Amino acid sequence: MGTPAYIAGLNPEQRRAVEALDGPVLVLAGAGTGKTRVLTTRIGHIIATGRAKPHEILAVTFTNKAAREMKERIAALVGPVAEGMPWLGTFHAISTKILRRHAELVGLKSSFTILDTDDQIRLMKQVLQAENVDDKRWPARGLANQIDSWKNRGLEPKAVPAGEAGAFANGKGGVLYAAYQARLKTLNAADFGDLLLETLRLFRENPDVLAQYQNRFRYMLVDEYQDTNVVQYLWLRLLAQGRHNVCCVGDDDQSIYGWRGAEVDNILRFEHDFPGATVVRLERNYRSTGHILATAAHLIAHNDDRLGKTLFTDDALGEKPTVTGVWDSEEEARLVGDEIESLQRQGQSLDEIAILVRASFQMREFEERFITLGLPYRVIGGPRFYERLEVRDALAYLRCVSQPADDLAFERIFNTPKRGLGDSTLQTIHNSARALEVPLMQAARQLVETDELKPKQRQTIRALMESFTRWSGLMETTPPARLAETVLEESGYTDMWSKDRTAEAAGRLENLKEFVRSMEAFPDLGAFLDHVSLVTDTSDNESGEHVSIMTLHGAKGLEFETVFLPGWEEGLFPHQRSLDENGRAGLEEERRLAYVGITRAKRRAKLFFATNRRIHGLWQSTIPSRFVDELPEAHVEVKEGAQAKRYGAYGASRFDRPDAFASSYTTPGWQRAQQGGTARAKDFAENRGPLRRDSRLIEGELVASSSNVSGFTKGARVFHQKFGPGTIVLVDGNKLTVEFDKAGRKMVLDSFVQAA
DNA sequence: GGGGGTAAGTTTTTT
DNA sequence: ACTTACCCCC
Repeated sequence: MGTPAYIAGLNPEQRRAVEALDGPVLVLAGAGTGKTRVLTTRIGHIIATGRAKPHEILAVTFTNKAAREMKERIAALVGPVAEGMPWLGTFHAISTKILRRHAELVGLKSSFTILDTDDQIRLMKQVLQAENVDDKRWPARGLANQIDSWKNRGLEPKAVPAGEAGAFANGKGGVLYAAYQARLKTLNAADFGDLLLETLRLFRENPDVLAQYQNRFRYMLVDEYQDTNVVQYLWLRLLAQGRHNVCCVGDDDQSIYGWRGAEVDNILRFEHDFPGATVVRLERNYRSTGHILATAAHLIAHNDDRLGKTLFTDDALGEKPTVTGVWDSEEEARLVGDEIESLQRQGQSLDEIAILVRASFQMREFEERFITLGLPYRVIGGPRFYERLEVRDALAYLRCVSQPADDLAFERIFNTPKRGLGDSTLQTIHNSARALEVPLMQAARQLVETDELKPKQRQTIRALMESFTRWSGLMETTPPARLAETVLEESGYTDMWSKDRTAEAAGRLENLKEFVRSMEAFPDLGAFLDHVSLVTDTSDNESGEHVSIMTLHGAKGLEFETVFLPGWEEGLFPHQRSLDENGRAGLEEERRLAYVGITRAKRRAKLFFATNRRIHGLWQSTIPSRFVDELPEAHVEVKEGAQAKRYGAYGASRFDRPDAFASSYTTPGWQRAQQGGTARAKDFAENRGPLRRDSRLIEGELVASSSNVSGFTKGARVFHQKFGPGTIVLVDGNKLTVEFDKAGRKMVLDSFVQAA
């Protein structure tokens, strides 16, 4: 028996990652090194060698899209056996499956509802009201976020550190968290965080259940391990204590979800957490040409907290990434549009072109420009289908039908469409429900038998309740799509939009039709509702070549021939908030985001920064991102937009000067490198790891030359065209921080101001 | 219950 | 600048 064909095509490292089946394995897979291939081949290998049956393999991904893709690729590899992989899915989907089987052990019924963010906040508002907390001063959203982050960290109410629990609403944070959890249980509901946290609790409190899953999962695989949070880690570790065959694949340099609880530490600590782990590094890049790879590698080398990989390629050097300074975001969009048209003329497919932005507000300008040009584009990851108002209303109706205890859903639709029921009626039902300790709908049924409600309302509610009884009765016999149609028709919901003459109404009706259509594939209502809660991706398999516009976050895992990276300006990228809230860690995450952006490009990466950008409606003068300074001169080509040239005096001009790239020890970039060094030494002193200073000795960067060092000094009075008079509070090379008399503190290039 | 006025909050996003 | 949520009054 020779080497199976699926292995023969792998490089030695990939092969090692596939064949190291026993014990824990960490695969550090750099961008474009064949990560998914390794994962799928490994699963195929496990199945092909008979090490485990498909249903004995646990494979976890972060997105449904990744799960689907993996399923397809495994099927291509080992054939339809792979369809029997019931445990390939997202953390949340797998947890839901487990939780439904053992719901009663955590105080839920197996039919529990999954609440989304919106439901969470509405529920939280009720909790705050019940606990007499002023939700003006202590917004529900804030506490909901806080609870989310506690859940991400695996903390049940009783485990939250007192200091943190006390920080909200004068010390009531912990009480409110507990009250919120209690409300979830009475509603027979779980929020996203619960899906994981309650599964963890299930495992911890029921060793027999845990053992059952530990035995079942002979092999475990985790994709994007750098994005796991604490609960996910704990969840995984419990399961892995069974057979120890856990393989995690990830790239610390692509960890960009710290803001929602991901712990880069999980991947940095893997060898410690899973003793005896085999570590495989995949460093051979198959995606990008040389200059692009060198640029990305050079940039990411500025980060301290990384395991350190050196990507290499045998590919040609190819085109250098370009950096273009433009006057404002309008020119940026125009230039990008022009370049795309020119690429198109050269025969490049629009499908191979993407614009990756830091924040979604940047998208609009490109959309407008592309509409003008008649250039087909698609915004990826816009507002989600299931988050639309009309779809959420329709869902609420179905939730009431399938789950009569779903108070949140009932409140949403009880007067939609308008049927003459208001706050006072709802209040009466609420009071009654609380007194009887039953769900709202049940209370309503009992209320209509009394005189507590005014006759008109009583009649309306009676009719509504009779409808729900009828609809629920249909559940057994009617396919979900047909049932939904009936409910939306008979409730008058469809009618409401037909009568509506506003511009959106037609689209909403269209969405409702699409909604009903999407139900056709589901055997029963419950299955559909689960799907909706857990799956948020929009069907983007529409035809027609198009440019993709998306956020950098949305681009992870994708690749394009040409990638446009606009908006490389301080404050936007790195984002100010990231710096303010998370300091150096925040900066490093932003830098990883930049790295992700550049490494999406196969042949062309085109960066832009504008001198002026409108943010929240106000024009702000901006300075180039420090990440621009951190690019390697030898691998990058600097260009300039026409308008920026014309307005050269206004600032984007530092690249005009012949010596603009002369290295200098007084440049901002160099100074920052020095500061980085200091931070390193401190880490070393605290024994936080090996000193890797040498990797940080970074030369030949795109920093401004010494001739650009400002002639201004701290304390000097200056005048700015836009912001008026002000006083310099900080000088950093040619960048000045000025406290303007009227406009407040801003950072500007020295060429923008004159001595006053 | 609906309409109009005001105030606040606007990074990234999955599940 | 713009949206969205909430409040108050009709």
